[in-house]
Formats: sequence, C-alpha cells, structure tokens
Amino acid sequence: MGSSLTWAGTLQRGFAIPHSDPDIAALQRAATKVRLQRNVTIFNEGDNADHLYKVTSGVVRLCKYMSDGRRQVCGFRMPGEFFGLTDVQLHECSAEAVTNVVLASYRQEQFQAMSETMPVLRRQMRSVLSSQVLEMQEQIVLLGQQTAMERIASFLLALARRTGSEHDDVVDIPMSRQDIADFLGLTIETVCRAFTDLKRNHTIEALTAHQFRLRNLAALNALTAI
Amino acid sequence: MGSSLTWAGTLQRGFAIPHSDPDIAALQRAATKVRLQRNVTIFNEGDNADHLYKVTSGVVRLCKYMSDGRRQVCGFRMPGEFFGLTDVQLHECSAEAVTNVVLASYRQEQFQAMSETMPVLRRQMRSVLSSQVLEMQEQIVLLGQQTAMERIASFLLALARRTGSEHDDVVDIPMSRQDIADFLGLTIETVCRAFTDLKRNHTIEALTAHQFRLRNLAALNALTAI
DNA sequence: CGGATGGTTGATGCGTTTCAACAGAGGTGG
DNA sequence: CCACCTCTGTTGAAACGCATCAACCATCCG
Repeated sequence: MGSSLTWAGTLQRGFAIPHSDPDIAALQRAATKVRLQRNVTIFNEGDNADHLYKVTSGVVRLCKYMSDGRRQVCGFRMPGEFFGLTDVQLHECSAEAVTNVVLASYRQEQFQAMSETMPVLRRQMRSVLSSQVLEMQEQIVLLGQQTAMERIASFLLALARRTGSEHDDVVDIPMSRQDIADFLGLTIETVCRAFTDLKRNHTIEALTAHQFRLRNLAALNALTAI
Repeated sequence: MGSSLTWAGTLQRGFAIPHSDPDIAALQRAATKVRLQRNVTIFNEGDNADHLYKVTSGVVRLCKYMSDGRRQVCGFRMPGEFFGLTDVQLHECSAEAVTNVVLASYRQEQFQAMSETMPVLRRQMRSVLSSQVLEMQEQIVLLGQQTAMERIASFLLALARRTGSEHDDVVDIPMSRQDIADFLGLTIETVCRAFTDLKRNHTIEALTAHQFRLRNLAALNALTAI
C-alpha cells in the first residue's frame, strides 16, 4: 500500500574498503551507500522489504502509525546498527531519518542468499535479531509498568550506554521531544516536565536542549526502578 | 541467579510418533514430554537457557519482574507455539504455566546444531523469531498508544484469532484477570470494568468469567482503533 | 456449611493529558 | 548584522482516565 521510497538521495556502489575476510568483503561489495536528509522517509510500513540497511552515520527512527494518526516510535537505530531485516515480504515499520544520515543498503534476497552459505553472516543476522528482541522486551516493560519519570531515566541511561558517551557523562539527544514522547508512550509536555525536574534535582544539566550532562548516574539508575 | 527448574513434572523420552520427513522425525525424537501443574515455574529469567519448549496443550505465560515486584506479562504461548528459543546464554523472561500444561522440551544446543545442517529447521526457527517480533511490535503499540478499552478489545480479538474460535464467536480465556492486567499494562479493576462495559453494550456476553461470546465483532474491531 | 480464592463494583486520589500561552533557537531576507 | 518569522521546547491551569483503597460477591472445594 505504502508508496515506494522517493529519495533524492545520493547513491554510490562499491564504496566499501576491501576486507581481509572474503565473506565480509563480499558483503561490503554488496552494499550501496545512501545519503538522506533529515525527516525523509526511508520506507513505509507495508512497503516491499526488498532492502535492508545499516546506519553509517546519523540516526533513524522506526515507527508504526495508527489510523487516527497516533504514532508509536518502536526504536531508534544508531551508527553500526541494522534495520529493515525481516523474514516477511513487507516492512512492519516505517523508517524515517531523524538527522541527516548515511546508510549502507543491501538487497534483502542477496543478504538471505549469502546467509545460506556464510555461517558468519548467519550468526550476525541471528545476533541482530536477538538484540532486537531484547530491546523490544525492555520497551514492553517500560511501556507497561514504568512511570513517566522512570521511562525518562531509562531512556537517558540507554542513550548514554548506546552512544558510548558515558566516559564524560555528556549525552547527545539527536531526536525531538516529540520523537522521545512517541517512543516512551508519553506526551511532549510530560517529557519536558520530567527533564525540568531532573535539572532542578541537578541529576542532569542541559548544555543545550539536545545535549545533557548526566551529573548523577546513581540517582538516574535509582529512578529507573528496574 | 534464578534457581533451576524444580518441577515435579512427568518426563518421558521419544514420545513422538515417527514422521515421514527424516529431519522432522529427528527433531521429534529429540523432544521430551513434560507435564506440569498450573502456576508452576518452568524457568526463571536469568536461568541457563539449556532447553526450549513447544506447547502441546495448555497455556504458558512469559513474564519479566521488576525489583519491586511489578510484573509485566510479555506474552502467552498457546498449543503449537515455541518459547525459550534464544541466541543468548540466559533466558530473558520467566515462563510459568497458566493452566496444567504438556510441553515438548528440546535441548537448545541440539536444536542449534541441528539447524546448522537442516534448512527446514532453520526456516522454522526464523519464522518463530519473526512472528515473535511482529507480536511484540503490536504489544508495543498497544502499551504505548492505546487506551484501556482499546487494549481490552485488541486482546479479545487477538485471543479469538489465535485459538481459532472465531467460527462460533466463543472464546476461552484461560488466564486470570491479573494475568490480563499485567499483560495489558493495566490493573485488575480496570480490566474488570472494561469487561463490564462491554457486557452492558452487548458487545460481549459472559458465559462464565473465563468464557465470553463475542456478539459484535465489528464493534470490537472499531474499539481497537488500529 | 464455611473458608479461601478470584472476580466485581464503588468512592476517591493522583499522574498524566489536554489546552493554552509563552520563550528560545535557528534560519532567512532586507 | 539585525529584524523577523517559524519551529521547537517550556511552563501553567484544568480536566480526565486510570490507579488505589475498600468492600462485597461468586465460585470452588474441603
């Protein structure tokens, strides 16, 4: 049902540098580099799942829409992470560029075919799938049981962990407040208020609206209540 | 951390009838039949994931617990469905028998090893995984965006679809109100009230507390708002 | 028959949403 | 470079949906 992708993105074949492992090298040759502007749709829920992607730089959000327009952000994909990998014919989520992004694009069937002969790739696909499952289970607990403040604390800690920015406790928040709200099952105002409370506590310090310093990790961890 | 399983369950080897496909037959020989009483724990979150299971009869719930006792039911497993299949060493959920159950138990490593040589099994594992992902995504939208009544309607319709009881519109609800509440991220009272409202509307008719007739599928579908 | 367990209903309170207004950042053109 | 505009983020007041607390009811089983 969803229209196919209509990017004005730059395409480029065989950009990857050669790799010593012949299998990995073959995989890299199979990739196409794609550059996209922020807020562009990469694919829609229901589109043919002919490609899958790996984020090279930037951030991608995966969302599902209800018929009345409500949006659930199912997850974000950061550099190094795959999305669009599926066993069914159609994409089950829409994918949209949160920031300007660079993606590595792979033909789904080629990926599947290569995985038949390449145990390395099969293991990688399995690990991608299983980490997806783990992430979704955490989100289910978050959405089903945690309060607004607990969700916000979990979100900030997960973001810090994923971007590896825990060494200096400064975490970049590339997505909008609306993205965060739709990810956490809250409203934009509730997200704002939670951030404000954390600032007042000196648990976090806002360098900008999109860059926080986590001043009290222990307090944040306690707030998650997990 | 979690203690190993301490069922008083009946075990029985090689119970499966032979199958014409040698691979499937091998798989069935690998199974052990397990009988368990209701409310028994099959495995705990964090237990070594040495076995995976297929439900023969009865219903199983998969849950995650927070440190303060809050419980999220991540899903239910009905006859014919697998659970405990994982790529990581430890189970990420607890599994508990909702009713008396009969399970087919498989050694995880044997399953993985067989999948290396058996494309049939590999496909089946992939399809189990991918249907798990689809189910979890639906639950994420439900928990993140839907109201109490929308969740209840979605739950009833999903249950009817899964148990294939749509022909006569009578659906059995084997789990307790508490299980439903913890699955839908609600309280037991809210679940009850929603059922009561639906009864008043004549959208459903309660034959017993655990068996409803869905009298107005169109109304239920409209209530889901998906 | 009587206790225990699970389910239902009512009254009240709280957390989050909604509605509304304002503030601040970022970008564009004069 | 500044004025203006737009978009995003923030704050406040009021309303609402669901949770909480409490009591009651039904069913099951000894």
